[in-house]
Amino acid sequence: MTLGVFNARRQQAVTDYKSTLNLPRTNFPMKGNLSQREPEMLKRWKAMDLYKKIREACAGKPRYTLHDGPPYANGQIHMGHAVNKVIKDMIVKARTLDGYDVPYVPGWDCHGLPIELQVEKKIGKPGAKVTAARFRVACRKFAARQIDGQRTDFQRLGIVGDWDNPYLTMDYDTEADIIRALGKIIDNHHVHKGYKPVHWCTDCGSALAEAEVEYLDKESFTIDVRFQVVDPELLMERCHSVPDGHGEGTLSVVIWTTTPWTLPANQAVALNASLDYVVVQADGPEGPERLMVAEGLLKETMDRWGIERYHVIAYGRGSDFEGLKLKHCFYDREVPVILGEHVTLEAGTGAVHTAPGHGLEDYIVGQRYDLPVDNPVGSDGCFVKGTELFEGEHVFTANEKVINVLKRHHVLLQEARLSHSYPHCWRHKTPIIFRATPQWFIGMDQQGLRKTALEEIRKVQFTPDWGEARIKGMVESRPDWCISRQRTWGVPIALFINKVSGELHPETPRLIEAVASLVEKSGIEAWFSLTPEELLGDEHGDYEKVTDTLDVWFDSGVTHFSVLGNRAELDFPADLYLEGSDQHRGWFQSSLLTSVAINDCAPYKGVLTHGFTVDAKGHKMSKSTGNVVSPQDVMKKLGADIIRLWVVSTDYRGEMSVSDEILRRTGDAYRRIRNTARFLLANLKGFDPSTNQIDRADMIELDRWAVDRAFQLQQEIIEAYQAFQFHLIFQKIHNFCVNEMGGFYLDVIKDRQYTTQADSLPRRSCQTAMYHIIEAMSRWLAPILTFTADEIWGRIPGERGEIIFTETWYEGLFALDEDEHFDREFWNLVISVRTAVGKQLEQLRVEGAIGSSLDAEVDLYCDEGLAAKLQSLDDELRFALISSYARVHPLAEKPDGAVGTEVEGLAVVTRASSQPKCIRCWHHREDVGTDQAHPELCGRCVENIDTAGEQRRFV
RNA sequence: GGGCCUGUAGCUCAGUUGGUUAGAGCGUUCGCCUGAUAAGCGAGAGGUCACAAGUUCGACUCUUGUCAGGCCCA
Repeated sequence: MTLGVFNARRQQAVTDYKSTLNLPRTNFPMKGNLSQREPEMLKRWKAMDLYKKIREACAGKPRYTLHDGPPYANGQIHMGHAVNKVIKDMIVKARTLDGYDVPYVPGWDCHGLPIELQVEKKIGKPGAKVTAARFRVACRKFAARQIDGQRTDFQRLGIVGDWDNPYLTMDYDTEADIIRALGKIIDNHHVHKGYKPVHWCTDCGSALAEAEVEYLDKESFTIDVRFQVVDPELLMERCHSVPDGHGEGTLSVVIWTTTPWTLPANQAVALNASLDYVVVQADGPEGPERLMVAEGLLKETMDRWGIERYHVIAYGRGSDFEGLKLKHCFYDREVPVILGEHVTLEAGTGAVHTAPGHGLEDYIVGQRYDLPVDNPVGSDGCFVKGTELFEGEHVFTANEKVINVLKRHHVLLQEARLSHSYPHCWRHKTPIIFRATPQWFIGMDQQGLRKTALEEIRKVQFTPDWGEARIKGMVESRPDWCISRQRTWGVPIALFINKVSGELHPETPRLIEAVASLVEKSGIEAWFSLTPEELLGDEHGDYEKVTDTLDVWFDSGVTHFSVLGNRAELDFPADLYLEGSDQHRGWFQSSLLTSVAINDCAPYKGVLTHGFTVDAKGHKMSKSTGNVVSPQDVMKKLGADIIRLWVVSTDYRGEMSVSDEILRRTGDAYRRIRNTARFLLANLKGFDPSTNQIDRADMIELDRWAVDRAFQLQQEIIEAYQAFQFHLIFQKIHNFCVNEMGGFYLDVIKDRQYTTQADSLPRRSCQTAMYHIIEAMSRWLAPILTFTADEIWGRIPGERGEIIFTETWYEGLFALDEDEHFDREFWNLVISVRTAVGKQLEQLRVEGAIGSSLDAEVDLYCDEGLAAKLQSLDDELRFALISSYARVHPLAEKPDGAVGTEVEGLAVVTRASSQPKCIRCWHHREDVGTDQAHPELCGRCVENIDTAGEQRRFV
C-alpha cells in the first residue's frame, strides 16, 4: 500500500464519519451586509404595510401614547435626530412587546424663520420681488420637500410609524387648530397685548428671532454719567453713617453704560438691594462734588475718573435708596431709583441706567415698577419725530451727539472705548439694537399660569429626574411668553383690534372659529387674504386685522391639542414626551404652558430627555471643526442597525460620543450578537418545535440551566426597558452572548449536539433550549437591532407570525426550581471549577503538551462537599470540562504534583492523554478500536452510530 | 457670568446605605482550535476612579473649590 492510497482511504473514512455528525448549517449569513440587506427588508415591510399590520394586531390592547416632538422641516437629519427617533422607536417596540398598543405618529414643524430664510435665498424677500402669498406657497412647497427627505432617512433607520399619515403643523386642519388653541387661551384670559424690546436689525427693518442673532466683538463707547439727586438731604438721611456733615457740591448717582444712545429712553437708575453704596466727597475736575457708587467699585471708579483726592462721607444699602428721585442726565424730567437683581459689581459703578424700551432686563425690572416702555427709535433705527435733541438721528451715529450733550450738561465723568461681545444680525453682520414694539403675550401670572404649571410639573415623571429641577427653574424665572412674530410664513394671530381702543373685538371667540373654519379649507392664506368686511360686515371700519404671526414654538407647543386631541388613536395626556435636553426650554415648556392654559393640566405624564451627540473628545459636532458624523454615511457604510446599536450602547443621559473607533467597537459587538444568533439557528436545523420539543421536566440538566439563565435575563431586560435603561440592556445581552453562551453553554453542548443521534433526547433537549433562547433573544433584540431581529425571526423553525413586531415577550422560558439539586448555585460551582481547570490546561498548552482541551485528562481532588457535587454529574463531568477524562478523587489523595486552585477545596492534576483519539468525537478514550467494525471510534461513538444511542442526563 | 448636567482601563459601561486587592465586555498582546472558520475557545497586560482641599477610623461614593466638556440662559 502506498502512502498516497492510505491517505486517500483515511480521508474517505473521516468523511464518512463526519457525515454521521449533526453539524450546524444555516443560510443565515455570517456577514450582516446591512447596507444592502436593510433596504430590501424595508421594501418587504412597506409591501406588507407593516405599520398597519401592527396596529391591527394590537387593536384592543391598552394604549401607550408616545407623542412625537416634531423636528423642524429643514435640512438633512443629523445624528441628534437619529438618536431621538431611534430611542422613540425602541420604546414603541419595547412597549408593544410588553403588550400595549403603541401607535407612533411622526410629526414635522413646518412654519417659521429658517424656512423663510431658505426660500428668500431662492426667490427673494416677500413684498419685494414676490408677494407674501406666493412666498408662502413657496415655503409650503419647500417644507414639503424637506419632509420627504427626512422621512426617507427616518424610515431607513428602521423607525416604524405612520409615515403615510404624519402630522404636519402646516396641514390645513392643524393650522386651523393652532388658531383655535390660541382662541382657547384667549378665552381663558392668558393673553395680553404689550410692548417689549426685541432684537431689532435696523438694516432688515424688522425684529430678529433669537436664532438670527449672533454675538460678535464690537467696539463701543463707555461712559460714566451723573444722575443728580433731586433732594440730597433726603438721600443723606437714609444713609447709615454720616461722619462729617453732608459734604459739599452736587450729589449724583453715577451710571456706566456702553450704549449712550439709549439715554433718551432712560426711565430709572437701578441699584442692587443688597450691595453697599458709598457717598464720596470728591475733588473732581469740576470742583468739589459728591458722587455715589457701589463700595466695591470705589477705588476702581475713582481711578477711572482720575480723582485722586476723595473720601467717603456716607454709607448705605441699595435697598435704602429705593424710590429716591434723580434728574435725568439731560432731559427735564425726574426718574426713580429702583432695585434689580441684575445689578452687579462686575463692571461699571453698581448703578445701572435703565431704559425698558431698549433692554430685556430693563424691561423686566421696569415692569415691576410700572415704568413706561418708552421707545423713541423708529424701525429704521432713527430717532422718531419729536425726539428732543436727536430727532432723525440714527442711533449709532447719535452716540457721539449724546456724549456732546452730556458734556454740555456737565454730567459726563469719563468716556472711553471698549471691545466686547455684542449681538449682531446674522445676515448683515451689523450690530443690532433692542427696540420696544407692540407684541402679544401669554401672561405667566395674570391667570396663575406659572403657578399651575409648576404644580403640574411635580406630577410628571422625569427621566432622568433632574429634568424636573431644570424645567422648574426655567418656568419659575421665565418672563411672559411673547407669542407674536412679525413674519410671513407662520400661523396668523387671527384677531381684530378696535382701531380706537386697541381692544379685542368683543366677539373674538366666534370670529376665531370663523377664521379657523376658513383656514381648515384653504390654509393660513385664508386669513391673510381675508378682507375684514367678510367677517365683520358693517363694523369692519372700526377694526384692524392683526398681521403678526405666532411664534413657531406655539405651533408645536399646541400639538397636544391639534394632534393628540384629533387623532383617535392617540391619548391626551400623552404617556411620554421624549426629546433632547434643550427642549426643557423649548417644546417641553411650550407644550406644558399651552396645555395648562387650555386644559389646566400637563400634556404628558412622563418626560424623557437625552443628551447631545459629541465627538470622541466630548466636543460638540460642527462643520467647521470637521468632527461631524452623519447618519447617512454610517447607514451607507455600516448599516442602520449599527447606528441603533450605538444609540442603545451609549448612556443617553449625558452627552453621547460618536467616532470612528466607537462605531468600530459597535460593529464588533454587532457581529458577536449576530454570530451567536447564527450559531443557534444553525444548530436548530432539522428541529421542528411542534414535534421535537422536549418537555422541561425531561430536559438535560444543563439545558434547563441555559433556559433559566435566559429567563432571568429576560426579566432584567424587561425591567430595564421599562425603566428606559437601554445601555444596560445592550451590556446584558452582549455579556450573555459572550459569557453564558459562547464561553460556556454553546461550547459545552457542541459535543452532544454534534455527536449524539439526530433525533435523540440529548440532542433534542439542547435544541429545545436553543430554540427557547433564540425565540426570546430575537424579541430582546427587536427594539434595538430591528432589521437583524426580523431577519432572525424569519429563520427560527416553527410556525410563526409574518413579522416579529407584533409579538410580545416570549413565554416559553422557565426558571429552575428552588429545590432542585442542579440549581443555579450548582452550575456556578461547575463554571468556577471549569475556569480553574482551564487555567491548568492553558499551562499544558503553553508547554506544548496539548492543543485542544480534549487532548487532556483531568483529575480533580476535592473536599467532601465539592466531590459530592461534582460526582453527581457522573462521567458527564468531562463534557462540562471539555476534557477526555474528568475523575473526582478525595482531597486526601492529592498527589505532590496537584495544583491548588481558586476554588476552595479543589486541587487538580492535568496531563495530556495517552489514550488514542476517537476520530469522530475527538475525545481520547481507552475504548477506541474496541469495535472491530469501527477501529478508529470510541465506544460512545459506536453506540451513537450503531445502536440506540448514548444516554445523557446532566451535560 | 447664571441654571442644569457629565467626567471610573484605549472604547462602551457596572460599582448597592461610605467598608478588604475598583469590575464587565470590547479592543490590544500571547496561545489554541480548524466540526460557528473574514468565526470559535483560553490566558495575560492595562486604572493616581479629571484635579485639589475638607469631613471621616475609612472616600470612586459625602462637602467645597479648580479644570475640561455639554445643554439652556445672559
